[in-house]
Amino acid sequence: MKQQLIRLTEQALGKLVGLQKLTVTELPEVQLERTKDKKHGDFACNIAMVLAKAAGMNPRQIAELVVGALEDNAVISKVEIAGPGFINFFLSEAASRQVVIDVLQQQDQYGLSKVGAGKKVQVEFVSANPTGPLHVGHGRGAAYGSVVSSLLKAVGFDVHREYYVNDAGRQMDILATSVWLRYLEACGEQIPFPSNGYRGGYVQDIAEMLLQQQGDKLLHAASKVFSDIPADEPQGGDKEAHIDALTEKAKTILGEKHYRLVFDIGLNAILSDIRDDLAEFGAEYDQWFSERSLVESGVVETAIEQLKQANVMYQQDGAWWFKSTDFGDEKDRVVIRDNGQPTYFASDIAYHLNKYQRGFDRIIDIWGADHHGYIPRVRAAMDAMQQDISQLNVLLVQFAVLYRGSEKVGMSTRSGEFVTLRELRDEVGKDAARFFYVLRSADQHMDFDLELAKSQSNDNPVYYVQYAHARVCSVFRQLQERGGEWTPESGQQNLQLLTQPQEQDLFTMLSRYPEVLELAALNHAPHLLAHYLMDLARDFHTYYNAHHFIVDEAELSQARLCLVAAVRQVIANGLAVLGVSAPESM
RNA sequence: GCGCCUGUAGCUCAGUUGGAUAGAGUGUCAGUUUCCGAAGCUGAAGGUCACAGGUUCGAUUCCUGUCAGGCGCGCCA
Repeated sequence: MKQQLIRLTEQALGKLVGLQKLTVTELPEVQLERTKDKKHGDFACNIAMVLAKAAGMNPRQIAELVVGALEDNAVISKVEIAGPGFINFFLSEAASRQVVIDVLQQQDQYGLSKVGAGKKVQVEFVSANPTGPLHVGHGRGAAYGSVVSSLLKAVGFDVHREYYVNDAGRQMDILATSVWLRYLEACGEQIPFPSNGYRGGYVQDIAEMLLQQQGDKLLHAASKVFSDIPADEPQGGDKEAHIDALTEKAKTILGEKHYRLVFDIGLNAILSDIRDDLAEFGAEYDQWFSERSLVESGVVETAIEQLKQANVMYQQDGAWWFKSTDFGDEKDRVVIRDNGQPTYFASDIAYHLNKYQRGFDRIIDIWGADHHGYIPRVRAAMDAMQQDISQLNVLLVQFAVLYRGSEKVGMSTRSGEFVTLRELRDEVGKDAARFFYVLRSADQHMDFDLELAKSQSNDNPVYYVQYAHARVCSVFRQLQERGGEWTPESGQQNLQLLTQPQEQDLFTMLSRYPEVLELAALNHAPHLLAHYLMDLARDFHTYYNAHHFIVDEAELSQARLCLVAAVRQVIANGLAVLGVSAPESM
């Protein structure tokens, strides 16, 4: 509909330029927007004001010309010039009620578009280290990432969702060490548990599992393990040096094969927990990409070699540095440490290069806001390797600050004091949690009150939307109980009977859905869809309270049933994109 | 100190990429059910859009500065 009006306006402008009634060198893009106020019609166009300067005429004059040049058509019933020079379009009744027929015909396809057709886009999200269960902070990224993916899919993109598994690197070594130490404890050894180790109870569970599987095969005396280990922080030492030394000791005492055994049992236990957690939360993935596979297949090495050949690497203090300052970063970055170990950055360079090589038109990384300082160096590396960095899009999700009532809740994976995503789901349910997360724009700090989210109160807007859907279902159940029947064909032939203001409002609201979907997708802004659904639900509830749908006049009744069926369809479509269920009763 | 994000109703947040009289939920107050689900609906009150300049037909939106909050600034990930 919107596109149709834009085309009409463009035609009118073209005609005016052709007749030299309007003298401009270049025509700007015609912008049409929904009006806030019904008095201003359905759509407003500001083209006259935009052109005023270039054409050397006053806006209202231009508007007059444009309106005069509009071709006859069936969709516009009235055009007005208002304010400083707005052109206000009023849709014809036939055009505005057409949406009901469209929705009922297209069903779950209604609203989908093809703006992204033929383009491959990769979306990477969550990618939390498999060193512990997901917490509520990851939940926001999971909800956001999965909905952004669905939105892009809905507007035609070929979407590939991916989780980058950090199964290599120091943090994983620390996890493996923590598991082993807990295992030794379970075998009866007295262990001063390192302050920088992973202290969560799940580590003990994994250690227990290890003990059951392997017996005391991996048992070594604590005195042997802790000999020649530098002091931990509480004893006045350095906690990092302490844990690193313990890791080294674990590797030497256990040997590569047994160390890997400990490492893998931890990795697999936690990773499968994360997979289940995300699947139950409705965050689906097409691929789980292993960092270790990059390292072991030599891809990381190749990427670094490529940087060296591009002459953007240098050696200093025994380490290899990437000259990221040449590409806009604040300082140069270490890629290979003086001990020969590649940094996290090294595998990330390889991973991103790999993304490009897989031929995606757009690459979307969804990261927590605390990683924002990391963006310039990744872009720099891709730039240095002559990749098109405009294809790389990093979206930041701001932190959710947790509250319990009015009390702030601290979060740290290491200390083990955190609220897990699973706990949240158990208490609020998937639907409420997802909707709650996605209600705010991602770049907005979010106060997440656990008490509020956990309470099954009406404060949670998801119920409001779901209730609208259930209510329509209830109407059709009621119809059946009364022995009535819905005949869509007859209803669609009588839509002209829907003249109530609430009915007109719903026409407008329903026809906005495709626009909202596209806007939300292209702006990576799921909250626009969530807010739209609340607005649609509100308009429906208002209608419901003002009029009965099952009435004696058969034609009117059928027409109204068509309208509310269309409302139900659009709510279901929108909720499906958000990954929230649309219950038939609640 | 530098960089990124943010500042809108008592609280939590929207604001259609610069448009017309700045909106919703919640909370407060007042109404509403012989009638398809009251998890609903109707109305009232509530604002110096942090502050000061600038850009133009027009600024909550863009630019500059100030103030306030969050995050980042490792050979951690």
